[in-house]
Amino acid sequence: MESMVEENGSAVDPLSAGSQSGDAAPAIATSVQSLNRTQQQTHHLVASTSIVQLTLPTSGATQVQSVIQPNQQSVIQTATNIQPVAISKGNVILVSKPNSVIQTAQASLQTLQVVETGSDDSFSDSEESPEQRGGILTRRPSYKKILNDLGGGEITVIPAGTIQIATQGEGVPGLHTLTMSNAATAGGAIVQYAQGQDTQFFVPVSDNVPAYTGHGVVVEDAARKRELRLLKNRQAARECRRKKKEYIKCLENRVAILENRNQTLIEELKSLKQLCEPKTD
DNA sequence: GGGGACCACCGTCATTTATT
DNA sequence: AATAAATGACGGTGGTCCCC
Repeated sequence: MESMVEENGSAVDPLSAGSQSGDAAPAIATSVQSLNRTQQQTHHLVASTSIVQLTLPTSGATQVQSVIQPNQQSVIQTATNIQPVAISKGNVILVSKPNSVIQTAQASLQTLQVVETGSDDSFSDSEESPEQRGGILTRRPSYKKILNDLGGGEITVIPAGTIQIATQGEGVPGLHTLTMSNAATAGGAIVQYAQGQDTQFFVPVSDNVPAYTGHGVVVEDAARKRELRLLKNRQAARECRRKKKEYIKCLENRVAILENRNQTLIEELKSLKQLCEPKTD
């Protein structure tokens, strides 16, 4: 089981999501590598990122705690950093992770409440079995939709020519800082982005400012539009990959928790069987 | 050191989905 | 319906590891 939650692990998905076309497309919870390489479709794998409430079996509290031990990084880690996790006696998990697919409405703070019940409705979320969907294969909702469903998917659009500075206090992990310079850059501005690897990118001028240069205006305009489209798509692809990786980690996390819970139940069943066995001596 | 296998990441295109 | 955004698919590149 540990291999399942290892960073970049190549665990087989026990959730066994079906593929859309019925061919040999692998399930989604394989490694990111296989995600990049295979023809897999994530259709029909309805997002389960609405896990904001973890329900533990009564006897499994200590076991499940082990699932979120800091040394099992991938269980609680995201693509960018290890999330600080505080577990109090009151079974509240606080996860600081901005821009998270599994983020809640409270900006950068996730609160996962662990409720001790014996219910088998644990981890109930938007995921339905194919039977529940009447066997109809549906495309998995977009990550944006997942975010919106969680109430944390607010996307800020910065109008052209303005600079937005986000201040959330000093030292807030994951705080994004944008610095824009318009000076002497033909047709656009350089934007510095303070988080992640892509620290700098080029932003062309707005579309409603035509690049009149005399000859070939139409051609240039078309080329410029194409450049803008490519730029936007490049950034969208980056963001999409980031979200996807986070989504995969979320699923892996869920698998780990379910595996652990399964083990707990097995142990519990064993002990109950022993209790029920007639004594032989 | 050279070469192959594997992995991670990227950019682009095509298509799907969401928004206006 | 038109447009924008999101995402799957594909091919390319660079890094690392291992074998010869």
